[in-house]
Amino acid sequence: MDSASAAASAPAPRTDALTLEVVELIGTVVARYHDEYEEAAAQHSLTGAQARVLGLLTLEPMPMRRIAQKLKCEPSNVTGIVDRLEVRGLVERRPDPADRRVKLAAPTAQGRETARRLRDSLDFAREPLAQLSTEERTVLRDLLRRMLGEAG
Amino acid sequence: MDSASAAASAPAPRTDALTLEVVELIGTVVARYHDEYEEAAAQHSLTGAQARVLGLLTLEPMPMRRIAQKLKCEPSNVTGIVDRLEVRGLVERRPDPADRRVKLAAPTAQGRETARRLRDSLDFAREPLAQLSTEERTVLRDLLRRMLGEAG
DNA sequence: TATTGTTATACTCTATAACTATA
DNA sequence: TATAGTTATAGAGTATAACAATA
Repeated sequence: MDSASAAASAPAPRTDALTLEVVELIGTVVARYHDEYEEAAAQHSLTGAQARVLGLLTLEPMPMRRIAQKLKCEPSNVTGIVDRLEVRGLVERRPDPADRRVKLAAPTAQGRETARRLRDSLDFAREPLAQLSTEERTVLRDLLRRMLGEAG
Repeated sequence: MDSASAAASAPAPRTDALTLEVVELIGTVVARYHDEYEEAAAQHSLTGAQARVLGLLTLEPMPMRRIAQKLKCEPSNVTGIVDRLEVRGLVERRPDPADRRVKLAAPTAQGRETARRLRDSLDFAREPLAQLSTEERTVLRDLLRRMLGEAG
């Protein structure tokens, strides 16, 4: 069934009670996850955006432009976020040997340590998931994978 | 086992690969949900916060103070958000007959219509969940319920 | 010419503190 | 006196446009 005929004739999936409830539950998960993330960041005197950039750079140093792509924001915003992380000694800008226009942002030792403690303080993994058995977590993983289309 | 001894001796649940993957998948869901919500809001020239308040008031008119509690922000912020919704004719402030200090924020007819179109443009319910059968959605619902501790 | 990062500007969201009008 | 809402202020994130250095 193509999307046009589905929209025209069939009842949309979102209108059934089961789908609506799942969407609402996902909304609750999203809200809780977001709140916990902001709270964990605040405990280290970081904003959510600063924590996200620091976590990103801990995986791999990258050009300012690429950070903006990851954050889905304009490159001009990244300048300020990295500025504030740099002032606090958590991140540094390095020249890119291959292209002198590019600046590579990389975490300092202190930045990596802060990122590590930040990850540890995210209780989201423990609290709600601890209530599920290994088998149930496997089922949940597979359902989420399929929901997200395997690609992630 | 109390939390102190758990932290000191037992391996934390978050360290196993399965839990980490589920957490990462949830993170992906959260990011996608958030992006879609912001995009849908922007299509109606609303910010995320404005869209959330409008959606909230569509369920039930409420005092400014209560909006702040729902948004988990300071009451002073709500003044500005409702101001901007009111200028655009989407929301209005009404006196509370029972307490003259209170102002009840309520959506206008146009506000309700905008909120309705906003809900319809949220594809999150259709796209990812459409890939799951009714049975699978039921399993997902039950797992999310248990994860969130039944209370929601 | 095109691209990278930055600056300048303006708007929104946010918290804090002080103010007003009610209770 | 306590509470509801507002105002004033300052910091942070955001997009847009214009700029310098480099490709």
